[in-house]
Amino acid sequence: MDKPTLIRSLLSIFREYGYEGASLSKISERTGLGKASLYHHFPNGKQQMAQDVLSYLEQWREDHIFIHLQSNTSPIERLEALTYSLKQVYENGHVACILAVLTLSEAHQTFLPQIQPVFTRLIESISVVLQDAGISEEQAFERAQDTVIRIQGSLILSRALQSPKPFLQLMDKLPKQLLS
Amino acid sequence: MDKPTLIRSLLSIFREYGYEGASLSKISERTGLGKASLYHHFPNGKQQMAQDVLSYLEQWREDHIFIHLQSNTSPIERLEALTYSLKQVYENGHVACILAVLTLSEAHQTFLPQIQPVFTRLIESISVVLQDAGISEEQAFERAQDTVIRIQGSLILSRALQSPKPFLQLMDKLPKQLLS
DNA sequence: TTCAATGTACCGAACGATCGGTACAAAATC
DNA sequence: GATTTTGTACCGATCGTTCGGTACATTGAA
Repeated sequence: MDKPTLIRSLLSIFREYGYEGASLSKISERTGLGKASLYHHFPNGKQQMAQDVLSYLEQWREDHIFIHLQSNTSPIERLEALTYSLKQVYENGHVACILAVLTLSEAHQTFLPQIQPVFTRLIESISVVLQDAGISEEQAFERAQDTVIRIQGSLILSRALQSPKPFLQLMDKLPKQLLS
Repeated sequence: MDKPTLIRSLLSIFREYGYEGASLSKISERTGLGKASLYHHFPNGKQQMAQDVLSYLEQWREDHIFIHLQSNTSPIERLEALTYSLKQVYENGHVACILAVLTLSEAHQTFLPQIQPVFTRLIESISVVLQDAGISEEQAFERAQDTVIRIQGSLILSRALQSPKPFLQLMDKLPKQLLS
């Protein structure tokens, strides 16, 4: 199994079971790799698995989110590209966000240095798009932060209600609502 | 230690460490009760501890949230009572929401029957307030759901950024924004 | 062209520690 | 004296981790 595939498996497992809930036995079972093999790929164990997942997603966002948010297209197009990509990562609202999962885990202090910049950068990047659309800096920041908040919240609610609707409805209305 | 105090301790522990992360040793240490004592109070173990915490909060919401949401005061007063109580439970944004914690835990299926109605009832109850303020049923439901989403999301963000600001800012602007 | 040397991927078995949970008698409370 | 509450000692199971080692493909020297 190649590394990206392995890491995507880990991502899926952590999202489903949480960090503490994802035992090495379960990871071994789900990936098809023995525990010892897992330690070959991740010498620092479970913690490194989660960190490598975060690093992988960092690159993914670069290629699928920020590249569109910072493109030369119109603000509405950039925001629609954002919601399109978000629907992709979060599998139309059927899976949890690994950032939220790790943030609420026992070991969250370990991961905050990697998680914190994700949120601040995303907020900043959305804020720029909104300012490009003529919205004041103050207003733009507030709406951008609110957007990140609503993405996270809708995923929680979708998971709790066992329905992707809250997330999907948000994705649908977000672009237009942000520019109004 | 009386039951309510004990349960509030458990609430605090689960919020801080997550469900899987809150080991019995840690619970024993933090509550000052031995394992035998814990099993005396909660014969079904850890699962019952979480469920009893949820039940306790059910009553708490009845006394501190729904009683105000369903009062005879003006819509704005009812919404401000809501944000006041939310700031209280979530300690001004410094703690996580146990509902989110359990929803993202490995054992979430166990708790969904208790968690699901919390969200639906809260949405429904806020929706009624908004309708009382002259907002259409459709609009009211959407805004009420959005409110629950934003509460959850702001708590995640506050935890990730290690700052209560996102939550507190939301609480401040929520009542007026909902009625505009 | 051979063949030893190296590197990569993987595995079964076991490690000490901790997990959630229990039995039971002492102690505290009523 | 009866009952609730607790401390001590313990259980089997599982935790994350490590050990010793195999299979195999790549490389480098003879």
